Amino acid sequence: MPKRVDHNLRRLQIAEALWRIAASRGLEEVSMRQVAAEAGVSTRLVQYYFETRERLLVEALALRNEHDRKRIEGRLPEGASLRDAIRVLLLGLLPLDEESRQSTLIQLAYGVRAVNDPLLAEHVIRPSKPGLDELVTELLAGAQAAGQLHEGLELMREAGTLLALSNGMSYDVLMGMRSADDAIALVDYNLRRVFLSEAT
Amino acid sequence: MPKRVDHNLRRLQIAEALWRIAASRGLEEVSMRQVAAEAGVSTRLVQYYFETRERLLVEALALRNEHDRKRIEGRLPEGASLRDAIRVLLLGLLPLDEESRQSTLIQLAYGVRAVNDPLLAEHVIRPSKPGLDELVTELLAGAQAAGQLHEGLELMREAGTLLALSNGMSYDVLMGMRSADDAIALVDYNLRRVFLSEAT
DNA sequence: TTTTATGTGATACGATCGTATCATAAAAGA
DNA sequence: TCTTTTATGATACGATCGTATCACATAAAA
Repeated sequence: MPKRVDHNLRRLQIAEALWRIAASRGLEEVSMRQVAAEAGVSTRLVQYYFETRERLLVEALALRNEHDRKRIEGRLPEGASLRDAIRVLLLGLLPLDEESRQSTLIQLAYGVRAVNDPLLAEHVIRPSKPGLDELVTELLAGAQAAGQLHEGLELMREAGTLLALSNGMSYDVLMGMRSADDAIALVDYNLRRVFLSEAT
Repeated sequence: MPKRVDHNLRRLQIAEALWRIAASRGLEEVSMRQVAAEAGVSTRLVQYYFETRERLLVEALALRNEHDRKRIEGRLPEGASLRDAIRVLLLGLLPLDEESRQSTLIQLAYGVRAVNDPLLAEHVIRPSKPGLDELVTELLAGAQAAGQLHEGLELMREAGTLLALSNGMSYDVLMGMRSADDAIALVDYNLRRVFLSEAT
């Protein structure tokens, strides 16, 4: 048969164009034509690889979620302490560099839309909520068993607090209402509040 | 002269129509025609009271901010303790009923757009940041002076934590990832963490 | 080399958008 | 009563949108 092109690569190129537009101009500027122009291809090609605009939006998000998952997983150092693992995880939620800023922005833009769009909600909520709460709670339980925590803590609620704190600061950092250093300092303040000592 | 109509009332009616659309279908569905239809007036009328779509968006937000400010101010009971004042303030940030849910949704939708729209940013950031951090910090300082707090707290950081916590949970509650009761319980858990005893 | 499935371009259609224009209804001041 | 200013309706224009259609180039399979 014919030309033999890597479809997955082409789809990724187009999805990346969408990400750039969504992050820099907002989801409402994401049209078939704009995405095509940003990707440097014809509009027909975007139609070819993603039949409809709705599918384009959903599948570009799915690709971004996969992209983010790999990025965060790659961050966790091998022999990290429980405390450092939690810290890396929390800081991973903050828009501290250009790429994570883009991720936060995309996630937020889709999130707002998903509130009244059940189809999108499935793709937004599922990967973001997969059990971060449970994961952090388990990490805290491990630290508690090792005697690294202050006494009298309710681990599930501490986990919820830490995660909601990061999410809340994400928005502030994104809007320029809080500096990145400030956000990191506040994460560390709360880790100090939970863990017994700074040392590993 | 002629018909003599209350312009401010008309503008509010149209703005309210915009709020309903923005909260139920998203800001990208806010068009001059849709707002006019929702308000039950002609498109021309929307043009008459808000010259352009951009002005409509900005001024409807300003009206909503004013609306929210009154609502929150009306909530604080007269002889409330410092702890209750902070609690009311924090819970006021959460989408616990239909009206505050609408406010959160509107604020978030505008916020996302404001990230890449400096004109909007001025109207989104200014009223939301006016010094909530400072206000909560001062309330905490008052409580500390009255001997109501645990020792070793950094008040500014505790204030930042409490506010970011509420903001972070707002998103979760909005998306149905966390129940309202759960969010309230987490606020109270953190208040217990900071204040010495439950009693006033 | 011929065929044929795959990939790409050009273009067209109907809908909706923001905005502008023109006309008119209504009521306060003369 | 007549004029004049305010408020509202009807409608039109150009742009952009999502999507569909038609044509054609290309390279593997025959």
